[in-house]
Amino acid sequence: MKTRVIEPEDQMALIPQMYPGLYTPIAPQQGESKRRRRRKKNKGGESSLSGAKKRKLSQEQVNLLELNFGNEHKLESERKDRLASELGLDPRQVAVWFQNRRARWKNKKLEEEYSKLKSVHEGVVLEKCRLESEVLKLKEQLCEAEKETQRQAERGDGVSSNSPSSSLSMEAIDPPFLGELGADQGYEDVFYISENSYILGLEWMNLYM
DNA sequence: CCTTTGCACCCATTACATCA
DNA sequence: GTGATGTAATGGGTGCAAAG
Repeated sequence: MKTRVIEPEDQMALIPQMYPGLYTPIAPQQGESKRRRRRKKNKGGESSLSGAKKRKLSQEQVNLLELNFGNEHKLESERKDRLASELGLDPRQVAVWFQNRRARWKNKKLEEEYSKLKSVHEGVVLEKCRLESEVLKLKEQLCEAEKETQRQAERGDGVSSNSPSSSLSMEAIDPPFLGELGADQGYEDVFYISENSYILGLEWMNLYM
């Protein structure tokens, strides 16, 4: 019979395949819920595992199983049989232990991934706030600059009042305005948006304002 | 080509043990 | 005694490869 052997380095790459539900959660549809048949209580009855009511594994058994799991999460039948005889367990028990252990491992990974994503998200939200206040500050600076230009034009001190730039408004500002406004804090890279995508960029920002 | 068969696996769930 | 939690075990479903 065949045994599926999966190299350790392939394991992470195979996770979506190994755990399809993890990446494509299947939500049971209303009404057509594929409920599984309930198992009847087996009070002292026969067990499929040789009838013995042997449950908790000893610490020693668990240690060896953990050791093996650490080396390789999958279990080829040869290794399963060897482990089983080493531990004095049914091979089926070893397989079940590995199955449950993989499930626990997967849950742990999910939790880790969740908290990682959560902290990344928190960082992004923080950065968004910072950028928003930066935008406000720059808008105020722009306003002041416009007022100053206006004042100078009214005094008639050499600046042509017909200059297109004198009618500069908040809406019509040239895209790469940050560099012009003394944004020497190094935000240019963060903020630079090409002319073509400028409007889209603003719309995107408005989504979060 | 198919269909069937056997196996390993995942998943959801149950059953039971242990502990606060 | 009891509810919460952890884990061993079960049953159904699926994919895959070999055999018929």
